[in-house]
Amino acid sequence: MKTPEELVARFREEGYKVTPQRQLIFRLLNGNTAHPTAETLYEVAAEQMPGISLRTVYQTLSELSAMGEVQHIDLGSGAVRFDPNVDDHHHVVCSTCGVVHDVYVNQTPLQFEGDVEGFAVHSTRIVFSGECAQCAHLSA
Amino acid sequence: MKTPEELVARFREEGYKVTPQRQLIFRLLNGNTAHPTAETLYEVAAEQMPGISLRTVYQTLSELSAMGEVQHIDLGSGAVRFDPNVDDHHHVVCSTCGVVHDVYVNQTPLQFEGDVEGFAVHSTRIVFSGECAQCAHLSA
DNA sequence: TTGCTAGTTCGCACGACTTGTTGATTAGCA
DNA sequence: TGCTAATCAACAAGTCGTGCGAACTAGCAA
Ligand SMILES: [Mn+2]
Ligand SMILES: [Mn+2]
Ligand SMILES: [Zn+2]
Ligand SMILES: [Zn+2]
Repeated sequence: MKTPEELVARFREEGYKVTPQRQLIFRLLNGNTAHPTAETLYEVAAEQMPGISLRTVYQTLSELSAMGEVQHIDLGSGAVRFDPNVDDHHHVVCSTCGVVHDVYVNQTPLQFEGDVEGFAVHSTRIVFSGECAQCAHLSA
Repeated sequence: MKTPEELVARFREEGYKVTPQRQLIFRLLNGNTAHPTAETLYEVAAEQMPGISLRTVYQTLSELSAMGEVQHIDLGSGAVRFDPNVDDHHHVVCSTCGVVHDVYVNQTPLQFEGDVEGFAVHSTRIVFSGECAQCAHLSA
């Protein structure tokens, strides 16, 4: 994702108004590695801006997603998570606590075999599931 | 997944009753490579057994999943898909028509790097997205 | 064969998540 | 300053899946 300042410029260029709500969401996403849901982002936003609506958070995230500034990640466990890291990366997910971390896989593009003649791969998503160090500690 | 006959035996062994509904679902899943949703499986089931309920299809799929006889695959686009193929395999998905095919990746386990000290990987899921041969033909 | 009973089915309601709508109010920006 | 987009609140709707309770039935024992 671009920096909040760059996003402000981009939004203006594309005819979107730069509202305090949008700017707040830009800042909350900037450098955010928590892979938050719309709901959790809303909760943090509401602390700094009481009155901001969940609807607006969803709306702004959709806009950023459409612009390619954030990606949305569906891990199949409840709500979609949003990720300002749009580099080519993948995720590890702790099955116990749900924490999500970025990982980078370098033996790409992956080779595969199967009955898929002529299939053109555009993107590859890898999710590693398991147990994080903290949860391993607690259960020991 | 085991054969329908084997599943009948397993269900009896574990104290589950062998109902016509369950047997039908066993048969519909046997050798099924379509990666159906509960809904699509229900539609096919209802042709052969009018009156079967969607609730029962969900129920039986949950049981089979808990037994490890089917896996459920969340591609992040709508409903969960069910897969009687429980081998270690992955999937390609056509973004245009939604078709899902099995693929096998052999450079596993995958190496990755990131800030994930002590994370114990239990499973890896890979989804290749792109365009299938049929859809490429149609759009050409 | 009959009858019991625990397990099963079914239909409906509800829940979680996300988007749509409408109408009044606010506020960005040319 | 004025046009117009954006926000908000409130509510509805849509999708996917599950909780619940009444009615039913598979399996077993008498
Ligand atoms: Mn990420
Ligand atoms: Mn499969
Ligand atoms: Zn954990
Ligand atoms: Zn296709």
